[in-house]
Amino acid sequence: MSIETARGVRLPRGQRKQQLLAAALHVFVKTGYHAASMDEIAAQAGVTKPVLYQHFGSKRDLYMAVLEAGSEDFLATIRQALESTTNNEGRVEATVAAYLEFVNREDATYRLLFESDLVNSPDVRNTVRRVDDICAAMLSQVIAEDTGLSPEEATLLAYGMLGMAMAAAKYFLTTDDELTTESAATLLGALSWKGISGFPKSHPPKSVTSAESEQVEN
Amino acid sequence: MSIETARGVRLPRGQRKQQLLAAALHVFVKTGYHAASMDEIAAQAGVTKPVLYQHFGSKRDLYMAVLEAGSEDFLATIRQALESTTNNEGRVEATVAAYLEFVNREDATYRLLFESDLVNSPDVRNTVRRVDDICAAMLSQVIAEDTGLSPEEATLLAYGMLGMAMAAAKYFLTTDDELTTESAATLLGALSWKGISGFPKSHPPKSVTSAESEQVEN
DNA sequence: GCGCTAAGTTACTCGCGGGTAAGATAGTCC
DNA sequence: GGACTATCTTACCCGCGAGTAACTTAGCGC
Repeated sequence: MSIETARGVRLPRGQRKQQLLAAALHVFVKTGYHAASMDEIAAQAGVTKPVLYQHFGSKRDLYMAVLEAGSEDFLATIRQALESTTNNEGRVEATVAAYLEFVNREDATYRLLFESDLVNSPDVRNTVRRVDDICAAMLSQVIAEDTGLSPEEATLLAYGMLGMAMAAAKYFLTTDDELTTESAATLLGALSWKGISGFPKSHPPKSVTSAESEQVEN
Repeated sequence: MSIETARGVRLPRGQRKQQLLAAALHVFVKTGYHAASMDEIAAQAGVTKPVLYQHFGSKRDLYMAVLEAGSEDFLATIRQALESTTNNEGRVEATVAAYLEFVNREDATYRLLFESDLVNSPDVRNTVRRVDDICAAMLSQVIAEDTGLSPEEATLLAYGMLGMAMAAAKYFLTTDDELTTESAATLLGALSWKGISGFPKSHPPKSVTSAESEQVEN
């Protein structure tokens, strides 16, 4: 979806709406909800403010629409990861990789879910919470299978693991050491699966770094 | 620090400042930065707006002061956890427990660090980031010791683990199943240390839970 | 008690930005 | 090519809340 149209070009309703959503995503992600103005979003789409109001009732409505779309996007990514294999260890690693990938996406949609500055709105909280709940439910299934823990316990661990993936992904984004995405995913997958004690304390300080292709374990 | 003084009572400068900080913390935590008004904060302290401006140059300054104080608070909690033992496995569990404790605190200061709606301000980002960095640096030390991983790798895992602790703590706060704080900390500590595969798949659905024995599912 | 200063109040200004009324024009159908 | 409608623009309103100027009073020193 292109984000700007040449000034003066008219679009059919449905198409314009999609484009406005894209423009809104761009601006909300860049500035956050509060710093973003409706004028700016409209301008980003090459259009003026009232057009926005012909498609969305209010700034909040617009934000919610963008957020909702982002949520579906994200859920699809995670679902895909979990379904990518029937091996539970593989599922865990794939989920971690999915977070890294999602957070790395050009459009930075992740900011809506993980860094929204509208967390205090019940609507937003609920939506984000719902996404978390769905992911946690899927993952806790996997965990329960492998650990034999009770549902409550498995759920807690699931939330924890998702938080781990998110935090690591965000960190990974802001840093620029020589770790590749793949090795990071492998590493975090291993942490989840085998824990800290699962890493053999054997290498010299500079160990498995990814500059050249080496495998992470042993 | 009491949050409100009887109307009409005058306080010496330093004392008033501390009280204003407490009032601001209360309001910012309750509503977030944007929804909070200077009037409301002043009222919370039993005082009027200009008084606020005699102590803090702007709303942002006030917020930063509150955030800074919260950061120190949090760092102290984590430091204490890491110093509570010389055993690395114990350190990890203590850190997790510290998160749970901090997030459970009555004053909800954690919201400033983990749910700020001012993340888009560079000042705030830097402060929060700095806190994360310090924690991660401390923890990565522990991890590197035990795993022999490179500093970069250990740091990534440290961020991941802190994210895990944070997410789990937040989840724990919003849910009300019969898991106790202690068992949650143990569980998450075990996850970190031994990973998912470290849990013996042996119990019936109801395993380590701490409350009295009742059947959870029909 | 007198007056000086620090502490606090009342009562404003003012810009920003969400939201809207009313008018303009592109495109289409006949 | 005339008229009808959906699309888009110009030009406004108006409330909210950050920030401030000017005034008041408590309380201490003497």
